Amino acid sequence: MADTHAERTYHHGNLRRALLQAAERRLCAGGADSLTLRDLARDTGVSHGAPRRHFADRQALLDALAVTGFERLGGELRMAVQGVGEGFVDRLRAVAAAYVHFAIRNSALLELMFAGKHGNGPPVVQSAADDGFVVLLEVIHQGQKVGFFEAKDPERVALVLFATVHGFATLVVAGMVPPGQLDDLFGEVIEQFLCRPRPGAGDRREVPH
Amino acid sequence: MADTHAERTYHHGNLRRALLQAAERRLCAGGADSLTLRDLARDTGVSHGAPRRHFADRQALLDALAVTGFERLGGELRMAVQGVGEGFVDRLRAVAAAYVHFAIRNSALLELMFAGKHGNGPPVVQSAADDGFVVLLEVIHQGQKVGFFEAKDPERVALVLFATVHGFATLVVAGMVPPGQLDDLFGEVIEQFLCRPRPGAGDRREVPH
DNA sequence: ACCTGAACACCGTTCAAGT
DNA sequence: ACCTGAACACCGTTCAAGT
Repeated sequence: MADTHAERTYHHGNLRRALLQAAERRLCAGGADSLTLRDLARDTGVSHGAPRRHFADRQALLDALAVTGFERLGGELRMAVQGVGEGFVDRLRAVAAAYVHFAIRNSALLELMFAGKHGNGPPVVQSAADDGFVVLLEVIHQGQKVGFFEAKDPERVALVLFATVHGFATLVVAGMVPPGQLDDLFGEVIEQFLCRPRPGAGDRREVPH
Repeated sequence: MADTHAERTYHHGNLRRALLQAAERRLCAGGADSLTLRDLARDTGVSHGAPRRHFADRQALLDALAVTGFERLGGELRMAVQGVGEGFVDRLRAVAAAYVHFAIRNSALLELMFAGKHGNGPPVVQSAADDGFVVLLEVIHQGQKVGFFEAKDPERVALVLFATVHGFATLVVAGMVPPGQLDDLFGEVIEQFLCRPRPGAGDRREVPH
């Protein structure tokens, strides 16, 4: 919107995009620490001073990477919701699974997205994050409309749910929760959020699978 | 136990501890990225090659830092439990608050502790992490003995609780959840884990404080 | 056993100069 | 408007040499 970084083809032909793509490859391969501007310049076949025209410094490139990360996460969450029925529990389970799935692949990127570091991140990243979580909020909104939660304060419930899902994503990436148990655990989570005896339902979900 | 790094006083007098202390200061001040071996050498008044005798490389120092972090976290959690009554809900609330409190101060250290990076961290760090979370597990064990949870699978409940608390810690550090709302939110969490109508109790916890 | 100091390769950032 | 290439300060790591 602000810039006209469009599709010019000068010496290299939109170097910016090429740099970001190379950066993501390096990020997946070796983590954020091993990501070097000079490497990216070599990967894209330009001199080491060239990236400066597109990113003020290394941190600016990492921020841009975080922005694209939130965009992709948002897209995957939306896909997950669309790929399942209209039932709230199914949707909830789908977004949670998609969230953790994104975290497992792209773990270094997720770390970058939530780095926040000192100044709590530039507004561009914040805005991208908000957009990325829209789907999650939509699902929770549906849940409250359907009357799934005790509707006291839906905002609070949403935050708790968000924290839980994100917490699992973090712990799985850190190797402290085996991914195989996740379906089980999300079942537990949903049971807790459900919190309705529903006397006629008998035992819902005694042993999963 | 393995080494005899005890309290020798050579040229500097246990440089290792001094390096770790300087490292923590730098960590709080500017994050892990700005932590430099050469800076630490300057801070402690030794040559830049000296740290090599105590830490194989920069990552080894960061790992040692993570270990001390888990030790301190464990200590603070234990303190928090001891500083409150024997009631389970009080204890649960206390450890959760202490956990997030530790995360807010020491945010850079927490990031280090859960970095895991690629190889999922050396076993020394893993072991320290286990020790640090012992208190959390003890509290949850108490909860299941008291019959607080539906005791189906206490391990699962414990993991969910852990993920939720850790998730909040992460989100607060990332600036996505205002710390002021935490007491509120933990109330919500405990309500959900409680999951017992208890008809005679009236409205428990309408407005906190 | 522990530390020094020179050396090496590498990095981020800057900036005059080219096209 | 975009890129090059030399320059500068800094870093992690290595290693012979000192005490």
